[in-house]
Amino acid sequence: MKGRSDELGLYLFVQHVGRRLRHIDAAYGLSSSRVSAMAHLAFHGVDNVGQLAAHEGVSRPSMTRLVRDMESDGLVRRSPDANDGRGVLVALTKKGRALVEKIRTEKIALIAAHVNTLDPAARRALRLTLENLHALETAKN
Amino acid sequence: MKGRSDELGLYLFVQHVGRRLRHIDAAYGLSSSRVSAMAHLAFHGVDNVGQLAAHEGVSRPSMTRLVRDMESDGLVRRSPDANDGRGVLVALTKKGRALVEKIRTEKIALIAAHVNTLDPAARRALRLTLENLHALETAKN
DNA sequence: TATTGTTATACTCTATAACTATA
DNA sequence: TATAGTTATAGAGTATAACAATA
Repeated sequence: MKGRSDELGLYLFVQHVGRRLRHIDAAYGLSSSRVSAMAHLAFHGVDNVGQLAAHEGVSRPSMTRLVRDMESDGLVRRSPDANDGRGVLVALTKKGRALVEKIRTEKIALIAAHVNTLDPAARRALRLTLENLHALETAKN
Repeated sequence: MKGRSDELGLYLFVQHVGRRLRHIDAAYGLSSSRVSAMAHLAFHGVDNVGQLAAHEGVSRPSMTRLVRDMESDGLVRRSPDANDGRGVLVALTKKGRALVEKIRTEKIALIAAHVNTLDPAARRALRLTLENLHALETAKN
């Protein structure tokens, strides 16, 4: 490998795996936006429309519509915010939570199919790499 | 770290970095579809509309339109296929190639910003990991 | 007939601007 | 006034169906 190959290899790997992960969203008939918003709710719990929009990097009107459509499909529930009469709180329904967890499980299984075929030395190397990358991420944010 | 943490860590890393790479496409005012199609042309050279559509996972009419719009913006060039009167060959223009290479460079720089802060042991581990993952990919396809 | 590319049309996701209700 | 959410409207990207030209 030449000098810049670490970055190039990681770039190609992220591109390739990222594409396959998005195919899983599509296979469940869900847009990436829906899956992303639902994953956010699964991790952070209840959130209001504006904050959801900010976290997901879309406009508030777009999130209003996304939430409305997901509510129609029984994936999330809207409720008034007791602390702010203007606010609307969004939470996953049981159905929504089950779906997002199923998709996440499938994505992790896809990655596990890669990882599990690595030999022990490579797995140790991967663990060390991820610990370092994770440390960098958390230090930065 | 617990038993399944390797896969989970890799999943979260791919999600996070993938999102940041897509932000770079957006910063250049290009859709992911355009960047992906242009990257394909940069790597594989000239290709016809149908094969481009197949490789990018979109319908042929969608690729017809994508190519037409990119041609309007001077990013690609359409030309008749001498070997098949029905075919249309698509190639990057000089402008298109420069742009796709600039974006790729910026993406790799983003990843390099991570990799370059790893200590030597972690970099060796990353290199080993990527070599193994790459070997798995090429063996599979 | 089968295939390549295109046109016609419609649906989804997104955005900006204008509006309503509450702080 | 400022903010949270919505509605109105428009643009980009995608798909399927129907069509033209060539194999």
